[in-house]
Formats: sequence, structure tokens, C-alpha cells
Amino acid sequence: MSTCHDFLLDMKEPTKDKLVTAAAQLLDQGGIEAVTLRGVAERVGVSHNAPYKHFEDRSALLAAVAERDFVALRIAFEQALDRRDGAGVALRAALGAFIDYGLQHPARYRLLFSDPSLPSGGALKEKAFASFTAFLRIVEVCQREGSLPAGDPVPLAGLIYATVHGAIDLEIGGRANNEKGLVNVTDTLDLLLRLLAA
Amino acid sequence: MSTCHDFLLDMKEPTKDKLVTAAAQLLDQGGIEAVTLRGVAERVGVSHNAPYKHFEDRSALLAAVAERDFVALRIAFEQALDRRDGAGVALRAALGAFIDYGLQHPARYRLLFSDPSLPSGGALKEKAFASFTAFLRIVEVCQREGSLPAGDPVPLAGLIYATVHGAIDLEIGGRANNEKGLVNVTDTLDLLLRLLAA
DNA sequence: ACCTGAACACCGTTCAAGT
DNA sequence: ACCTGAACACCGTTCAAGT
Repeated sequence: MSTCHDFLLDMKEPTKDKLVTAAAQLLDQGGIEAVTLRGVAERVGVSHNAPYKHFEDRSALLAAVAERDFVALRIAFEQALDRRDGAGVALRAALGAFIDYGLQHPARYRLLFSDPSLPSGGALKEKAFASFTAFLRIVEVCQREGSLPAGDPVPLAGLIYATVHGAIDLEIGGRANNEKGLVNVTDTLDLLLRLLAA
Repeated sequence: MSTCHDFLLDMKEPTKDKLVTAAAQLLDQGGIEAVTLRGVAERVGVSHNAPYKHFEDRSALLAAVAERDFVALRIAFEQALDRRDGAGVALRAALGAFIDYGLQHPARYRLLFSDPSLPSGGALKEKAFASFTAFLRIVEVCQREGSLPAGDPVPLAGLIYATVHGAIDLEIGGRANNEKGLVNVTDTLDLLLRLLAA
């Protein structure tokens, strides 16, 4: 239980949380290769192996960063569905949040979706699945509303999820799009949603 | 120019090519983290820093692996189009080759599409673009044939490409699909192609 | 041209010890 | 409970030298 006081003064934020935050910052600033346990420890102001008192190894620390972001993603999806009256608008908002997160935090995005060094099961997979489930809920409401075609919602949500992920990943990588903006996330997604609306 | 004799006896294969092959093998066996320059050198039978006589650094060696595979991918796409009479069949064959490559060589697949340490331009980007262009040709023939909807072929090819990439990457990662086979590459792609056929 | 061996800085990880 | 400091093995990279 953290109080507002703690949060504002940053006095009693647990070292464990500080390590996760520092790792996320290093990811944003220098990519995955910049995230060394020694660098994280230095940024927090502890000795080079203090992280081992909180995480089993480097992978476990990175997994904690990924878990935190998967939770944030799930919450963004849930809020998109709660705040809007139209499910179609909620879907657009959810996809927009997804895309913004990926393009603004590419290294963190790839940590969540494309990093092979992370544990492939456990709490991380659980939180990843929960975020997909929140996305699935939006798709289901869209189907009830008529803004997405009827049928089994799971493959449909899977299709949209795979497409937006693939488009984000290709754009982050910058190898499948040329200078003329050959493949663009927003355009790709608009085309899919137009096809689905027909 | 390598002769069949060279190829069979593996006598005069240049050290540079051997290094690339060894790196690809290590990728398949132990993932990206198993590809150390020292390990590659040992596998080829040269000293620990002989690779520096052929590649500027580790990234350049990995880029050479990626370039080779992008060329193989382009050739697979071109052959799919050449060998079949129906363009729709060629599209399915090309996508099948893409999927097989990704699922059978996940570490190499991610090197091509999701590795941030590789140079973001130059020869690698050129070869990546050439493989997408070969895929685009198939889409164009499908459109002429009527098995894909008319319109600008570039966004359409981009949509299919992004979807298949996203589905492969999610399946490789194993975090977005649960035990029940929640999101499956083949199913995802079938759904997209069914939508495009309608 | 192609290769080797020593050396350096950096990193993940372990261990013994300190409050 | 939480942390520190020394130590080890491993790795990318550089340099001087060898054929």
C-alpha cells in the first residue's frame, strides 16, 4: 500500500520498485543493451549486486518491467471500453494507445512481445494474457454493437491483435518500410478495419 | 564463384562464409545469446578474433546472417510465383514458406525482423525491401487474377505482410496464445484471406 | 591478405561478510 | 531483511606482431 505522500516525495518507494523504474528508463534511453544490472544499480544508488537481493537475475528484472507494462496496457484497454459510449470508438482508442506505446517506447515494446530471454510462462504470461483478454472484451462489444462482424470473437480479436502488433514491429524495425512510407501502422490498421466493416 | 566441387568438399569455402554459417547454426541451437564471436570463431576453427578480419564487429556478422536469409526469403517468394499456375496458390505457398521459416528458425526470424542491434539501413535494408517487393509481386498477380481485391497493391501487401509477421512473432513468443491454441498463425491468416476473398 | 596472442574494460553472477 | 566488496568466468574489442 503506497500513500500519496510516499509517491510524491519518493522517500519510501521500495528499492525493488526503483530498480524496475530505472530499468524501464534505461530501456527508453539506450535500448535493451543499455540495461545492465550494474547500470540499474548505479542509477538507484545501491551497490552493483544489490539487485540480486530483489530479483533472481537480469531476466527476472526485465520480466518485472514487462509485467508492469502489460498491466498498464490492460488498464488502458479497460479504460478505453469504460469511457466511451460507442464500442467502435473504444476499439480505435485501444488500438491508438497500443500504437502510441509501441512507437514511443520501442525497446520496452519489444521486451514485452519479442524478447526471447524472458521467462516464457508464469506471472508474465498471465499478465500478457490478461491484456489480450481486455482487448478481446472490446472486440466482443463491437460485435454486439454491429461494428465488427459476428462469429467467434477469439480468432477475430487474434487477427486484429496480430495485425497491429506486426505493423508496429515492422515500423519500429524500419526494415520493411521505405522512405516513401511504404508500410505504415495507421494505414495498415485502417485498411483492416475497413475490410472488417464491409 | 563457387563450384560444385568446392561445395561438396567444403575445402575452399571462404572463411567469411563459414563464419556466417556458424553464426546461423548457433542461432538455431542456442538463440541470439549463444552467438558470441568467440563461439563462432571456435566453431570455424580460427582464433577468437579472426572474425574481425572479415566483419567490423558482432553486429556486422549478424547482419550478414540476416542478409543471407532475406535473400533466401525473396527467392522462396519468387519461386512460389514462378512454379504455380494460380496466383492464389502462389500466395498460399509464399505465406507457408514464410511461416515455416519463422517457426523452425525463431531466433533467426527475429534477427531479421526484430533485432534492434542490427544496422537500420544499408545492404540489409535493401535486401529486406527486395523480399517484400517479391511478396508484393505475388499480391499484384492475385489482384489481376481476381483472388485479391483490386486497389493500390502496396497497402494490401503491407496488411498481409504485417498480419503474417505479427502472427508468427506472437506464436514464437508464446505469450499471447494460451494452452488452448488461442491465437494460431495459420488460423489467423486463413481468417484474413477469407475476409479478403469476400 | 589473413591470422594469432596478449591485454583491457565491461558484464552477469557468486560468495563471504557486514548492519 | 537488506546491503557491500572482492572475486571469477565470459565477452567484445583493440593492438602489436607474425606468415
